[in-house]
Amino acid sequence: MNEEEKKFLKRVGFNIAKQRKDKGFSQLDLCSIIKMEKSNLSSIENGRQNVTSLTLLKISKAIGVKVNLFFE
Amino acid sequence: MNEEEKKFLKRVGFNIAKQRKDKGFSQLDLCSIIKMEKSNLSSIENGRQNVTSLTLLKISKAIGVKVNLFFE
DNA sequence: TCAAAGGTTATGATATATCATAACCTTTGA
DNA sequence: TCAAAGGTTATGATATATCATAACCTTTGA
Repeated sequence: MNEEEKKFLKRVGFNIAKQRKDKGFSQLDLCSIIKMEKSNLSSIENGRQNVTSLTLLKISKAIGVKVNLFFE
Repeated sequence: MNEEEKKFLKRVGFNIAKQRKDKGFSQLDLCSIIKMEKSNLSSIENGRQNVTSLTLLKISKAIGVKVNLFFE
């Protein structure tokens, strides 16, 4: 994974965390709604993991934002 | 995978194919640029595969569009 | 027409996302 | 302060994205 890709995943993770907090959800809240491991969500929000489309869909539905916002 | 998720992947795949064609790339062109198997790209464009963020980044860079467009 | 380019489907291998669990660190509110 | 809530990191298991290859189907332009 090159630097640009690392940056990209960090940005996506940051955006997910921002939207989640703005909507008033803790990681634990969100994980229990979408049945995801909290270790996993942490990795995604910190840009350590290459999150898949379906996981983005689940998160976006749970917190009520468009998937688009994760790629701003 | 539920129906909504299937629909979502089909939409993402359709959008990728549309942007690719609009920009004048064949599947083979795009695959050779990003070093992806054509079987793979076909699966993604047909919504049979849960494409990852990094693959979306690679595609978007190669054809010169924003990742956002794949989630419209 | 039909050959070439483009795309699909199948199969087995490999890499990695996610699960499951646990220990630990950090933040926050009383 | 400090206990509880929230978040991070590590490890091994499982599911699946992607690779590699091949055969085949579809579209298109001469």
